[in-house]
Amino acid sequence: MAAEPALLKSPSREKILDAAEPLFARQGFAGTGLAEVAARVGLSKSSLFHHFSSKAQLYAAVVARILARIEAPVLAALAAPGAPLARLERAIDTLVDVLAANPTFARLLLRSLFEDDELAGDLPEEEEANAVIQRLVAALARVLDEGVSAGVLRPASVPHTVQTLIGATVYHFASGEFGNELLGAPLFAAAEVRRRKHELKALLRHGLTLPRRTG
Amino acid sequence: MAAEPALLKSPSREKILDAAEPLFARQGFAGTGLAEVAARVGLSKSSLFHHFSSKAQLYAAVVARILARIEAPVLAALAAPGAPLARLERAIDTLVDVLAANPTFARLLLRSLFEDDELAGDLPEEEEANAVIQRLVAALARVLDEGVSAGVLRPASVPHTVQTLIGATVYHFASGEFGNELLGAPLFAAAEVRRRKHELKALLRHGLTLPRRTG
DNA sequence: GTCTATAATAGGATAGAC
DNA sequence: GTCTATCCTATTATAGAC
Repeated sequence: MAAEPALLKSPSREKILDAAEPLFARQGFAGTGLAEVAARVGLSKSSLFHHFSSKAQLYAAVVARILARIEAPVLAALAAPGAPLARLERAIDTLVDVLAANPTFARLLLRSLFEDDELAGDLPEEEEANAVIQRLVAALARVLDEGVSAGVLRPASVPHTVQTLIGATVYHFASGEFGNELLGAPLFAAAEVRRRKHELKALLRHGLTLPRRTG
Repeated sequence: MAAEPALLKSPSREKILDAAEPLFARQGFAGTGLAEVAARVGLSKSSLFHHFSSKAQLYAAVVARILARIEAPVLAALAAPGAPLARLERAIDTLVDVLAANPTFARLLLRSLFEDDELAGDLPEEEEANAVIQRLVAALARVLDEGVSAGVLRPASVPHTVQTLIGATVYHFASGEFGNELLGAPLFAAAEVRRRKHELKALLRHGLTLPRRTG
């Protein structure tokens, strides 16, 4: 079912992206030198320019590839049959699974929000990334709206709810050493990932207060 | 009531911090050059080294100053008399107010979580910043624990709840252009700040689902 | 498609005059 | 406490051989 990707792929291109991804995630755009990337791939610095016209384009390609890997499963979870709340919770499970399985993703996504100053914004990879984000937000907003219409969700502000969900998922897995120390266990440990999903869904269902007794 | 600060203050020092803060917030540690900082203060690059022994120390001092400005009001809100939920909500209001009044704060705090790789971690400013964070987290955890003990809060994981609260506040105000476009209004506009507080407290109280009817 | 060599610049940091 | 001048390194990117 996977169609042809919009942006060209080649084996060396992918290897460069693989090498650059963790570096950009840890050190950011400005903090990562192309020499370090080249050394990891086992190429010379100059060879990188044969595959990417600039450092900015390489960075944008890394971000675009991450978003492409997030879009499909999350959109599928949101589009699956079921009640709005169930679809929302499945989408959260899915997103958490993807972020937990790829420790570079959350950090790079969060960084890319901050570092859009340093990028021109007119590269095709950037435009594709923005399109993915728009589709994800739109699909999420649709499910939230549907839940409100169906009378199962509070009429909360959809944009603010989206922000809270991003913070609760992306920020969490991007929080690095701080998060590890806070939890007293690695953020990406299986048990903590399970707990994150559980806590997040419980918060969405019940809030932080104890359920009111009906009797 | 304000005691002597632990780290020396001088007029020029503060001016340099004022100039560096928005630059580090927008462009990060690696992305900000000392020449740019110096130009903003109206000093030469070399003069900066008379006040800070390195770029890393300047950065750490900026972060430490921000945390010092957050600690007092938030701790006061958490320590004020009242029920745990009320104190928690007042602390959230206070934190949101501080972040909203200082647009550089959220971004720099989030960045500082990512960029602790680039910092040695042994500067006095870094240790002071870590101590502030520890005190804030501990005070927040105490209120949450108290609420659970009193039977008014669900027995949710305290560390995960702390993470969610940070994401919902700090990430939100750090989200920049993405957040602006999502909300359809500036993140820092008074109306959106008010709404953020309201949405966040409603989520904590009720979750995302509609309140169950008691009749 | 990869390499060496090089350009051209900007980076943080130091020395020493005033 | 601020300056000019300088050092050394790293940076992105290009030119051109193979």
